[in-house]
Amino acid sequence: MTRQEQLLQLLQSLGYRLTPQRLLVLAIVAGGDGHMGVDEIYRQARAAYPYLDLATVYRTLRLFKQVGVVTEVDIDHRLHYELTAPGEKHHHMVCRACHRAINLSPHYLEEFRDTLIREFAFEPDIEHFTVSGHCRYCREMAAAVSDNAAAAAGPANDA
Amino acid sequence: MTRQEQLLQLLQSLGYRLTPQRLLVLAIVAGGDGHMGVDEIYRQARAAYPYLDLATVYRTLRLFKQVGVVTEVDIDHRLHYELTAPGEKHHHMVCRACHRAINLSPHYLEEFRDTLIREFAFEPDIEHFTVSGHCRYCREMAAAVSDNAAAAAGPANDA
DNA sequence: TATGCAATCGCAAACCTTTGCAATAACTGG
DNA sequence: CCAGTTATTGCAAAGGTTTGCGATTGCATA
Repeated sequence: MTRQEQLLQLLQSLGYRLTPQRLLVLAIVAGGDGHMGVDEIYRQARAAYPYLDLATVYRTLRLFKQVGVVTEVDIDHRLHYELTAPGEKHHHMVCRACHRAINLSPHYLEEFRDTLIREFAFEPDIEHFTVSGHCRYCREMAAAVSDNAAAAAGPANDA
Repeated sequence: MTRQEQLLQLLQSLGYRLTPQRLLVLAIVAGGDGHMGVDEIYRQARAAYPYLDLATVYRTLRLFKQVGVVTEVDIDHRLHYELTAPGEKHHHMVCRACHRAINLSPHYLEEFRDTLIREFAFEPDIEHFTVSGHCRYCREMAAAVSDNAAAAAGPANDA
């Protein structure tokens, strides 16, 4: 049984219906390499099945996420999805400058999580966790260009 | 000189203009108690100055955030703002169930931040950091109701 | 295989936020 | 105090995502 078949069986066992739309979206996300934007998933899906509605794609992905089939990554306010690798769960560091996402092992969050639970009885949702910031390359680039300093300040805000 | 006057002077010193709209939005956020949703800020602002446009409110808040006058909190995909308390910066833990936000001292993130920098040369934006999860009260409530278990699963997904 | 019910779909409209643009108004220098 | 420059505004529209609703369809049962 392939991984996709496993996942379909999981959905069915939870009482969800196996519709052609769901099969299609799953196949596309599984076929993609890494996280895909909703627009790209939709484009590929539409190529195979032109009647498919965008709302259905969103609903399907939301369902998949809820069930754990995919992982949602928010990249610059756009939703992206990737197949959840069982036993290889990871979080993401998303660069505000280049918008690349870097994987982060859950290991790095465990301590933080434990602290929040212990100190505040707050249970963080670390299943789908994303930190934004600046990656190594963009930081280096910014440092290199820092001759042209004086930036980052002042009006002309309407772009 | 009041805190608001200080902030206005800060804006001016950075080259931004002191418009009635900005004065108004600042007064409202400063007058509010804790973080306020954009809709509430807009409603209050409109009561005082009916011509004000929602886009202006968004732009003004974005500017204030950029300058550090306010702190942005994303609560369930809606933007909220609160006056930045100087010397009392804090992050937020937002409960997915009741949508309340609990303050979190930066102290709890420093170690995590240091680790990311050291291990990945990734500099997280911890200025505006929010963790979502479940708060003490909602967890207790959930535990109490867990007799009616079997929840959390199955269809009827369209609500 | 035919039947019925509920889950799911497509469509259209709503929601929250951002953006382009021309008109307005805050500040600067004279 | 006036005129010029340009940041800022209001408006309208777009963008990404969610939702209400009636029509469809997957699936369980007979």
